[in-house]
Amino acid sequence: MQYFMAKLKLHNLKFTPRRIAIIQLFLSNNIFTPEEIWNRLKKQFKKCGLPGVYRNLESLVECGILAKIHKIDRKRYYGLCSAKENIHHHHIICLQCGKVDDISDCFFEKKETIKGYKLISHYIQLNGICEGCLNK
Amino acid sequence: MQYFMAKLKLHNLKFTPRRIAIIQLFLSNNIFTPEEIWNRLKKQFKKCGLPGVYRNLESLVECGILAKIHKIDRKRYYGLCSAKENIHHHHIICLQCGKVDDISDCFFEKKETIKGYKLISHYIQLNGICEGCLNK
DNA sequence: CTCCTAAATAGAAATAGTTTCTATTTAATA
DNA sequence: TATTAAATAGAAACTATTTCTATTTAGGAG
Ligand SMILES: [Mn+2]
Ligand SMILES: [Mn+2]
Ligand SMILES: [Zn+2]
Ligand SMILES: [Zn+2]
Repeated sequence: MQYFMAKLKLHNLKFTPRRIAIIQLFLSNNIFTPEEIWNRLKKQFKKCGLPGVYRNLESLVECGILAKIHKIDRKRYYGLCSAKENIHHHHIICLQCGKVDDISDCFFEKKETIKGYKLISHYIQLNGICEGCLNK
Repeated sequence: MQYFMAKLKLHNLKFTPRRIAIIQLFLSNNIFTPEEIWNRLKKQFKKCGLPGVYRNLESLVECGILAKIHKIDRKRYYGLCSAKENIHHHHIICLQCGKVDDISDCFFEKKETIKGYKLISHYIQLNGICEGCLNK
């Protein structure tokens, strides 16, 4: 928790009860939608607004604690990002349990141009079944 | 156009005026949102519904004529997919003019496992500036 | 510890993008 | 030409997300 507190401080973000609770939910290494987070928070806090959850999730992404995860449905997903500081990396998601892991080898990181295009950015996401789920 | 007609036929989809017009818009090699397509179609057809545009764009993806493109905003984007049949590939988009090109080398295509995960699927999208825009 | 202020919050309302529904029309085949 | 599945418009519904306003709170300064 000290680790997260430091990251928040670095970005002038306060260490609030809501944020502590949200981070704790993500410590399971699962991915969640804003609404899923909200449903869980409502059990802990008698007052709890959905817009606040949205804002918090974005704040936590900004300071590198969470990562956005993409799925085919129209919802947003977030997962814990355990990579050190500003290291370029991508994520692999377990389609069964929602576990997230960092993938740090990236073929495109050093590439400057491809097919005549000057490369500006790229998005990669891998989906699979994690070791834990495979051994069940 | 014969080419597209054949692709549609293969999927039991009709070669309608709406679809012809939509394909023609994409022949510029640009990416468009459903609403952008709708705005252009409204100039050609006095009656033209947005739900129909949504349905058509999805149909055209299903039969391999269009590809879904992802951006950070909440909108859907589509672009012409010029790859032959079911060849595994990804896309690179010009951030300036919206041009789309196919990228066929894929590091992950043959990979079976990564970090203990059994790989099921992956999503890659490259963003850059195309040759045309660079030379302006 | 007390005061101060920027940051965080809830709740209501608004918005934007997308989907569903129903009745009508049309493309493609026989 | 007749038939029929597919396509369509338009209205309404829906869902995820954002904006707005007033109130509260975390964390630093004194
Ligand atoms: Mn990460
Ligand atoms: Mn393509
Ligand atoms: Zn990368
Ligand atoms: Zn690939």
